[in-house]
Amino acid sequence: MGIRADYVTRPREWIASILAREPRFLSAAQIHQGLERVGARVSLSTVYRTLDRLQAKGDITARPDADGEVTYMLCEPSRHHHHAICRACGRVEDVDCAAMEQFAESLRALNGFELDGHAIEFFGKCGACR
Amino acid sequence: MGIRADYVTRPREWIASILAREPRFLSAAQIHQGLERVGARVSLSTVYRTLDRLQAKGDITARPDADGEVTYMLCEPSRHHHHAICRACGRVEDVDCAAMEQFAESLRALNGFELDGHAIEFFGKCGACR
DNA sequence: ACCTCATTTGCGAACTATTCGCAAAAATCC
DNA sequence: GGATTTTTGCGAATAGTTCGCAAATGAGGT
Repeated sequence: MGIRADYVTRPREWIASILAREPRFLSAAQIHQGLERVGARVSLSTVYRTLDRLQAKGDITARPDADGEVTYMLCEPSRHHHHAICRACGRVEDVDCAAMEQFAESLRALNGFELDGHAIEFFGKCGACR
Repeated sequence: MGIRADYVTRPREWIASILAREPRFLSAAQIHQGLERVGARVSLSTVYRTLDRLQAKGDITARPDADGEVTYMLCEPSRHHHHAICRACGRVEDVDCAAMEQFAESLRALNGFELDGHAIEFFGKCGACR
């Protein structure tokens, strides 16, 4: 049955390079615009399909923004960490904080709640934007 | 100019009662279905408008779910707290943890990052679902 | 380089969630 | 109850995302 190959194509390389070049959560539309700006014409459908694929592979993290529009960013899922997001420029900095992990662990017994995951996001202004 | 009154109407009461009865994040569509199930016929438009209004008043919290669909829950914004969300039933329990606040505060100097807010969500199984 | 075949792409249509405009209905106040 | 303002319902419009299918492209063998 379905032998599933994994072709290397221009659109996929282009999309990956857009994602690789900025530490920000980008919407499909923003990525599409970024591609146009570089002269790479790729359909929006392909952008969406490629993002789905990258997410399935675990190469990117998806996150609906405040308005519900889904945004994506390159992000190693293996190393567990959290994000600090600049309210001004959107730059995302990784926060790899052992103490925080430890703290989250200590909440397992919380309210009879069997904790199996958590998400933490910090907001503020990054060094450059202050 | 626009004297802005604030009428008390059936639809608004019904919608509020739907929200009041369950400690879960509900989408506009789910609220609309809940209304139908109770025999209250209210248009989806009104559900959206009422939710916008409640959010503006600060009575409810909005949160896009994993798929980007926006969900709403009654939630006092005054008392700062976080949420523990059951993966099985969606029940939300408030986590009012002073120690966590304190911890978040201690991160203000993080990476030259001027911290002005944060969001924390815990996931797991609530007591009833275990 | 060429052929074959599976995979991927682009396009436009379809879908879903949400918003908007406007006339009819309901709430408030006197 | 009547006048006035707000709210509602409806259907159309919009925005983000998904889907179907024919044409284009990548991979591998010759």
